[in-house]
Amino acid sequence: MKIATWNVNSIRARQQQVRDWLQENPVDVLCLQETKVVDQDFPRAPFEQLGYHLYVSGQKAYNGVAILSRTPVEEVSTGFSPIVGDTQARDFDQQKRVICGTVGEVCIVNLYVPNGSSVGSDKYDYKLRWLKVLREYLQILKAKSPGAMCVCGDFNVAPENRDIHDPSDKESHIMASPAEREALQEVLAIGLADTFRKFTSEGGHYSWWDYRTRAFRGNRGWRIDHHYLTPDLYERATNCKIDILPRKLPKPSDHTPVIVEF
Amino acid sequence: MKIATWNVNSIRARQQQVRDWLQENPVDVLCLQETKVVDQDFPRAPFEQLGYHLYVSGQKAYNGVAILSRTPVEEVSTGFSPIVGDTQARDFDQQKRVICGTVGEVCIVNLYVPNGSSVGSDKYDYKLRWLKVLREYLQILKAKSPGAMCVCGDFNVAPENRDIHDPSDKESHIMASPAEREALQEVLAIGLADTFRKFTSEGGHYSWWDYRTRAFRGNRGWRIDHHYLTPDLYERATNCKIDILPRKLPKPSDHTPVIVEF
DNA sequence: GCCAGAGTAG
DNA sequence: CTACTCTGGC
Repeated sequence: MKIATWNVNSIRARQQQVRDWLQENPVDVLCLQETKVVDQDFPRAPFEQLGYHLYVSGQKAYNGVAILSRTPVEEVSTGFSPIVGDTQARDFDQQKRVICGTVGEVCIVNLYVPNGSSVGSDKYDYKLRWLKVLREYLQILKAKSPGAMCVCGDFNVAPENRDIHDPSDKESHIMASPAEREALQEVLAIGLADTFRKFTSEGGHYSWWDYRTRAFRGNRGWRIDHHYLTPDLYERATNCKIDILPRKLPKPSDHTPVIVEF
Repeated sequence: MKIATWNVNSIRARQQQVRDWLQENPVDVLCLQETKVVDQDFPRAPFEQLGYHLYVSGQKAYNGVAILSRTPVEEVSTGFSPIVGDTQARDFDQQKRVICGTVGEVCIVNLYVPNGSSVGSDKYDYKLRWLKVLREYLQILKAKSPGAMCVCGDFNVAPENRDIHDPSDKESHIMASPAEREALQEVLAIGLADTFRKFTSEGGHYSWWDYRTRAFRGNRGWRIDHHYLTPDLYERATNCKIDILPRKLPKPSDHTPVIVEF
């Protein structure tokens, strides 16, 4: 089974690129982030024509997640509150950043973690609080679902220094600050492991390059899109690769797909 | 001598198409409307390289007119106020819609008449008042210049029913309402004649097709781009043609060029 | 800086 | 439908 994650930075702007990529890479499941479209306007037909079932949770202009799957997805739910159920979770669900469902015996969670803007900002605080709720959410989901879990998406956190082109002076940089790295580690402590690092130890592998400053040309990137697996699944994983080709196209997303296989 | 008029709907978006067209159609003078660029940012070099002198009067985002000429243009002036000189004219000149100059013994006036939005609107009122000032402007210009006159551009008025694909129910439609047609006729009454109609009497010839509703595909167009000539010049005119080829290109202007020859 | 979307105009 | 500005995210 192949599961890919890709922050497409608008599904309407990237429709053709995502279609082309799926034809070259007929993964079983594709998790999208930053679809930037309300559910009603999501371009479903182009992907249904390629044989995918679609499950979307979007909003106007910002955020938005979607799962595309070759087989129907069971028990689909969107947002934190159907699982966590409190009013805090309901507040967070105003931003469409979470969708999950079960394919076969695997529970797939597709996330778009808040970016956080800059360390110390209100949005940074929101990101840290969001990650706390995420931990709760995943813990409950894990207890509920007996099988394996794949938690993937755009985490907006580079877990280690080897996940950044130039780690110097990045302690106070968003996506690399100690507090968010620790918040991510507390999420993973429920029993999730970084699949990319099962296969690749060295640095220089990234999934996001800033549109500014010709970051892609100089490979000044960040590895912030991840697949986290529960132990059984992690053991069964046979591959985890970043496909940088879509980032080379004209008018690309600033992220590129990451694919796990097990 | 060949004089063309073309509403290009942004010279920056249409630069290559206008260049290509000029190489195929090396007219003596090309009058452009809706250049949509301030004079400082007008792409002069690409047209100078083709051997044209440029005279521009533009603004940010909207309107804007330009004259391109193989030979230098004398006595260039922009707006109503240098000719008409009152405060009302100065108000109208905030929108860049008028440029004129002399080539040989011909006074060429290049106009972008206000669209008027919809009959009865504030913009419609503005259009009617603008046409009144235009009449004054042309009258003074005619008295000043002893020679011939060519008044061309986007008039945003279809003078007769044969200038519209489907004239039914168009009495209350912008560009065909009685008041604007009458206002145009009062302008022409100073002694100007519609050159296209010297050569072609039947309907079905248009210079503008709405981007919406696939109007071009069905030839549901309007003839709103005109060359009006003073009597001598009208007599000497040997041809007046609409070139629909540019409207067939990908990403076209909604207007296509009209060329007069005398 | 380089993208999006929203709004505006035609 | 196509262009523009503006705003805002990253």
